[in-house]
Amino acid sequence: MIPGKLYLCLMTNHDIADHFELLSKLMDIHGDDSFRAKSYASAAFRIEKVPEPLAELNVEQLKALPAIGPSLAKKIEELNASGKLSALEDYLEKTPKGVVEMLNIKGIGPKKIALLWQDLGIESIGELEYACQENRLVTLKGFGAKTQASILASIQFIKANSGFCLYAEADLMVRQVLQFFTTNFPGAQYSPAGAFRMQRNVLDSIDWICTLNKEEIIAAFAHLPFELNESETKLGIKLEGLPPMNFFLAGSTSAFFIQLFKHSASADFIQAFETGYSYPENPGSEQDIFNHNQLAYITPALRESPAVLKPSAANTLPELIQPEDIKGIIHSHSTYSDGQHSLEQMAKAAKEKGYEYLVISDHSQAAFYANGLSPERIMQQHAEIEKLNQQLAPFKIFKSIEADILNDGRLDYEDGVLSSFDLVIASVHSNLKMTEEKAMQRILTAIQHPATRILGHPTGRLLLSRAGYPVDHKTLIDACVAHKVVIEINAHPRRLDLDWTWIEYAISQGALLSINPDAHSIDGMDLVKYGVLSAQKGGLTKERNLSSFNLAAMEAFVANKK
DNA sequence: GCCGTTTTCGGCCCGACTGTTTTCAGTCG
Repeated sequence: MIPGKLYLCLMTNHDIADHFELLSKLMDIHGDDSFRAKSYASAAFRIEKVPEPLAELNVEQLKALPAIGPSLAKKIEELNASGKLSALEDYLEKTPKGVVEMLNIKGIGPKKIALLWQDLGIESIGELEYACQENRLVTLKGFGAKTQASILASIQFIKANSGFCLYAEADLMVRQVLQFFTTNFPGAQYSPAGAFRMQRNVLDSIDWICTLNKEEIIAAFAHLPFELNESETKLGIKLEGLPPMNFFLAGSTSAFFIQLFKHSASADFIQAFETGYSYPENPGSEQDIFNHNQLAYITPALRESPAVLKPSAANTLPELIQPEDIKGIIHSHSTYSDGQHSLEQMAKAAKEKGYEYLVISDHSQAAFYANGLSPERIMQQHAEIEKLNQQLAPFKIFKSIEADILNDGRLDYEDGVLSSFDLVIASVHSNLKMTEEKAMQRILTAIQHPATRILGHPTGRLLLSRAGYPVDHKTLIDACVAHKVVIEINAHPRRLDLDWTWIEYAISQGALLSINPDAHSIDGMDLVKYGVLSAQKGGLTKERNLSSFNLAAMEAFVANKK
């Protein structure tokens, strides 16, 4: 059995909230009491904000929470005890799977899905796509040509991304499997390979190389429902909700390292390598393959383009940034806006984790959905920061804000308010549907604002979920360099924005980047790891990363207004 | 289903934007 089993662990608050959110939407699809549905939705919203795990609370404590009454408290208990919610199961029972899946389509919600299902008899995303192509949606009340086109575009996005998972999702599974192998097969050799080992942002398979036999591998998954896909050299295991895991079976140690090498690079890279270099007889490590060819070791993250072979041969590869090079948490939220933990909790946790400073950057006033800060509440927060800074010294909290970039490119406060911050992060959060011209004009205006020090998540993309607004990366990066604006590498595994493929260009133009977790909770700070892994692919070094600055350097950066 | 009293049932419900309408419902962050 896998220690810390993936599918039978206690429900997190997020899981619980997801169940109620889905229940609420299904009730709306079925046209049932909308106020009851609303109460499930609002409970889901509240549950997300509760810092302590609901699994540890009893019924009385649950009922004391806002939006949680006797009925919801009981349902939460049921979820914690059984992992299931019978009310939800009932709805799922009477709703076609494809109708539930339609909830993933951007631009339509429960009400429109209900119409599609009931009036047009559409019960799957495939049928819906066909109906759009046949121009059949425009006859429905509330639908028009634009809605139909946007549904079609969203379906195409979903289809292009189906079968992929985020790196962080794979990471959880990989760690559990590794732990199982370490405990049970200490003499064997095994390693993740492929897209995972190359630290790609999204993966369509999780590949392994191992000297284990098939039975030993299957033992790791014995307690889980999985589909098996066998061939002579490969064992495929498919778990629900994850892309297939492929275990490539290496017969010997030397075969293991050559296979590991071949499966941890792009096809282009391997082709170039095999053209110009060769494999040693019996490599005892992957390093031996490089040594044999007088090459410096190339970490798998960099084995995308064959071009990396050149600096490897010349021994001029960059010294890549490492997780421990992150000295401070930049870009974080507290309960002042939509964070889970208070300012004090966030600061103490950051200090405890060994960071030298915390840049707290709650949402600005336009982000009312996220409880954005009015100028009065900003003053309140600043007073609290000053008090905490005395208590926690030499640890330091920097006063910041994630200021919305408004529709016309202005920032979300008057200059007087903006000047009260140590630094301002400017981000786009609303009106994401823009032409490139509009998006660029908006962002360039914000970059030019004298208060803007960091450009947050430059494209607004959500991996596997929505494309970013269209930007001209070169122009955007050039403008950031010209106006001394730091470009964020948002470390959230669903963002990883700026994309790593643009890091090399940004560095070549003299840009400063910053790996920021966008932490909405204490645990959220740990997401910097994913930002580092992605940034390594772009060749980022700690010298070019703002969040690697120590406190003194960060203070100098803040004092030195642009 | 929750909440808060007009104490036992009636009201609940962020607000901008979009695409559909011709005054508004649905969706989203």
